[in-house]
Amino acid sequence: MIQSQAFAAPAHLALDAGADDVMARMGLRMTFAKDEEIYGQDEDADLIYRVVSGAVRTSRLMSDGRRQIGDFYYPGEMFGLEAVKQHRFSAEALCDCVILVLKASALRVAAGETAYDRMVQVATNSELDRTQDHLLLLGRKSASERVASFLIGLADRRRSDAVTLPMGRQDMADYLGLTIETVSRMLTQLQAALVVEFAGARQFRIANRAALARMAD
Amino acid sequence: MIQSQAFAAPAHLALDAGADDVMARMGLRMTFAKDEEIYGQDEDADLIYRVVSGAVRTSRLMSDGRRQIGDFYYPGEMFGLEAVKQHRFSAEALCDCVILVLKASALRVAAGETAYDRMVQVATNSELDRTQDHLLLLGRKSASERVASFLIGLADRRRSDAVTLPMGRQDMADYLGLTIETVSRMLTQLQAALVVEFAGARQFRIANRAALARMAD
DNA sequence: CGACGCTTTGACAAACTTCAATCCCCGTGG
DNA sequence: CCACGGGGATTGAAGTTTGTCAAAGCGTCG
Repeated sequence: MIQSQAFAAPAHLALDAGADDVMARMGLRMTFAKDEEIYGQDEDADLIYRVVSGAVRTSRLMSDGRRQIGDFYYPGEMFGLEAVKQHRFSAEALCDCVILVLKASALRVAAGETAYDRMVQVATNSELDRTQDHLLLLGRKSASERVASFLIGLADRRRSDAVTLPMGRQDMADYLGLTIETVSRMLTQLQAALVVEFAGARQFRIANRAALARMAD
Repeated sequence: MIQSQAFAAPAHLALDAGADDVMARMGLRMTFAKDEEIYGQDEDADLIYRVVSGAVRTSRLMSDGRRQIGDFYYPGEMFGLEAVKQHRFSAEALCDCVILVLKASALRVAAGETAYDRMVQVATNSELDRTQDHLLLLGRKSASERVASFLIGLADRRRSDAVTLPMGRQDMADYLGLTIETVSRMLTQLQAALVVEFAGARQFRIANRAALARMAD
C-alpha cells in the first residue's frame, strides 16, 4: 500500500519555505518502486532528496547480510543531504514512491549560499539528534521498550494516534536491532495489554498513550 | 592515570589551523577531576571544548539509571559543538584532565563566520558518521564483535597498536551496550586467542591486527 | 478460490545478564 | 621495601531475554 495521505512534515525536517519552493520548482520528480535503491552506500553525495509520497528507509549492510536501518523518511521530509562527500547508508523506497531530486549545487545557487548552509546544518543536526536517540534505544532498551518507543515515535512524527505502517516487520526489526519474531511477540504483548490496537498487520491505533510512553521510558 | 602522551588528533576531529590557534590563544584552560561534569544533559550549548590532556566521555542517562555513552574524546579533539541549542548528552572527565573552553560566539567572531560555519559543519558531520557506525555496532553486532570493534577503533584513533585505556570496564560496557562482565569475558577470550595482549587491565597491544579486524567485521 | 508472502505462534537453543565470590592490581602506610 | 587494604576486574553458576527453526495462520492479489 502506498503511503499517500497528506500531512505537514515535522518542522525539524522540513525545508524552509524558500528552499522548499526552489526544490519544488527545480527538482526532478522521480518515482521508485518498492525496494528500489535511491542511492547506494559509498555512492557520491551531490544530490538532495525530498519525499513527495510514499516512504524511504536508509540502511547499512554488513558483509554477512545483517542490516541496520538508520531511519525512515515520510512525505515532506528531506534526506540524503547530511553526507559530506559520500553516503554511509544506502536509501531505498519502502513502497512505491515519488521523490523530488535536486542537485545540491543547484539548490545552493538558487537558495543562496548562506541559506543553503544553514539549511544543511539544521538538517544534519536533526539527523544527529535522532541518531543519538536511536543509539540509546539500541544500546540500553529492552525489546518491549524498543517497540513501544518505535510506535510512539512514529505516531508523534505523523502527528496522529492512528497510523498505517509503511514498512513490514523485517524493516521494523532491522531498525530496532531485533528479529521479526521478537517484534511480533512484543506487538502481541502490547495488544494484550490494551495499549495499542491493530487492524491487520499494518494499521494501528494507540489506545493508551500514557502507558505506551511509560513503556518506552 | 592521566592520558598525557602527545599525538596528532585525527584530521576529522581537529580544528583547522586558524581556528585551532584562535582557540589556544583565547580559550580558557580548565581542569576537571575524574568523573567531574563538564556540561550537563539539556544544558545550553554556547561553549565549545577541546581536550588538551586526559579524556572525556559523553553520556545520556535513562530515568532508572541505565546509561549510554555516546563517544570518547582524546587530546586534540573537539567536542560539544554539534549541539544546535541544547546538549542531548552530558560530558564528563574520564580522568583528571585539562580542557580548553571557548565561547562559540567568540570563535565565530575571531575565526570569521564562514570559517566557523564550515568548521561546525565538518565537526557535526564527523560526529554523525561516528554515531552511525556506533548504531550498526549496537544494533547488529555480537558482544565479541563489539569489543573487537572497540579495540581496533581505539587503536586506529590513537594511531598505535599499543594503547592505554583511559576508561574502566563500566565505561566500555556503557559504550558497547553490554555489562562489565560480558566485556571482561570477551577480553579474556581475545587474549586466549592471542589476538590482543594485556598488561594489567588498562594497557593493551594488538598482537594480530588482521584477526582482530576480521572479528570486528 | 487458491496460492504466495508476510506475520504469528510455539518449542527449543544460544547469547547475554545477574548475582556472588574471588582475584589482582595499585597505592598506601608501616 | 614489604605488608595490607580496597576498588576494580575476572570468573563461575544460574537465570532471563532474545534468537532460531519450524509450523500454522492470515490476507492480499491474481
